[in-house]
Amino acid sequence: MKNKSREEDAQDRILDAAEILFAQKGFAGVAVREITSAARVNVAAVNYHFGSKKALYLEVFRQRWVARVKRVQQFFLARLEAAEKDDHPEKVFARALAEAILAGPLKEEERLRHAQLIGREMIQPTEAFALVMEHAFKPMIDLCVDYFAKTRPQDSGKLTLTLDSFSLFGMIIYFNLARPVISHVTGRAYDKEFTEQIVEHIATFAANGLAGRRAGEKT
Amino acid sequence: MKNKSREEDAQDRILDAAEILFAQKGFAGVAVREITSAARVNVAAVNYHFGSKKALYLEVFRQRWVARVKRVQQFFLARLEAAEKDDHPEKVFARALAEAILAGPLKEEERLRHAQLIGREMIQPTEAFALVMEHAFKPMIDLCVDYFAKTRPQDSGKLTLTLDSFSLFGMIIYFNLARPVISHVTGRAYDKEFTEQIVEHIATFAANGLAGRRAGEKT
DNA sequence: GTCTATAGCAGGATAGAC
DNA sequence: GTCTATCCTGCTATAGAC
Repeated sequence: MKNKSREEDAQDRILDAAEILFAQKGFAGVAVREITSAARVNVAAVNYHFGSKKALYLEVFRQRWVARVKRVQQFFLARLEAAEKDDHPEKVFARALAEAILAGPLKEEERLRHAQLIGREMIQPTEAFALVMEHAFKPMIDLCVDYFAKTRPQDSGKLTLTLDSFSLFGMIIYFNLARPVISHVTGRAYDKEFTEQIVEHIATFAANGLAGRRAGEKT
Repeated sequence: MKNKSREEDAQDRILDAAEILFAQKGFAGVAVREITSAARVNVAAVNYHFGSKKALYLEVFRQRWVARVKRVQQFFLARLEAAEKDDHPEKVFARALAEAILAGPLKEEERLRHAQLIGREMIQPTEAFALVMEHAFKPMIDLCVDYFAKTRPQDSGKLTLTLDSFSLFGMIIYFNLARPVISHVTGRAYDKEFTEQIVEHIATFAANGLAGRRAGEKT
């Protein structure tokens, strides 16, 4: 058992170091030697445990990224359950989602790494993109579409519901990813207070944006 | 004059090739040899004309990216002038901005490169980020804030106006950058028809989202 | 100004000792 | 399983011929 557990430790340390470095610098910007020295393992360890640098990159998504996005989704569902009483249902939904992503269960550095990794895949999809689509984007968009379909008196059409969902996600992801821009312009750091203001802002904006659909506008 | 113009041609070809490759693969993912062979110049030409690979990257932003974003901004302003009559002013504004960015003066590949370059800088800011802030983001956000301030009956507070502006930008930039995700989920390519639907969707969603502010909600 | 040739170093991957 | 030593290919940058 000692050998086994030591092996897992080494693998875990490599995955941790790799995730941080890939997020910060991108796949091409990181040397295997950087990863192994940050993980305090030998240069050969990456190839021994994972086969290649590329396979390690995919493993980061499989073993780290997907696990994390599931924690965020569970946080979101719990918030949705807990809150669904008085407010407009679409506002509750938007607030829960914004809160889960911007102020949810992830630690600050975790959130940053998570966003950077997925941002890179959005700009330049690799094999990891399919993983992310399947386990993160697609189920969340489906859930969002189903929810909005139920909150509306009349039928809206699948495309409208999907575009509505993307509008909400787009706002949230942008506020998460464009932190340097937003901090620079507003002069405010993403501390607890500012994050709460942003969450509430998104909830209100999205609720009104979505409510417009119910008034019967097309597209 | 012959020497001079041949030199400029070489520099232009290098800048063109560099922009395409940096956009596709990122700074670290591109070799100078790739750029020089795509530009049909000698390997030494990059260092001769620009000093270093890094300096070439910055020059791509200075000479190509900034020029392009100014074309987009002018297109936007022209649309805003031309349309400002009957509709709600905030809807006109949102539609003009979405149209300029998603369906504006840029050719399709240009738009993609433009978005990829800036996306990379958002995730991992380099020295080019300051350039982009100064010449693109900051002036557009300021313009947006000033416009919204004028369209509202009561004062809204600078922070609210800024967050409103970012919400609109966030939606548009997300719809521009997340094309792979959106195409995958909707099953639709970004052709003319779909792009027009998205523009109209953003205009409606944002107009309603912004209108909510005028009803007097805080944050 | 343009090119070839090469310096000088860093990259990923692997063979083989332990 | 782990490590060292090393292969070989790639890189950026530059010196020097033309």
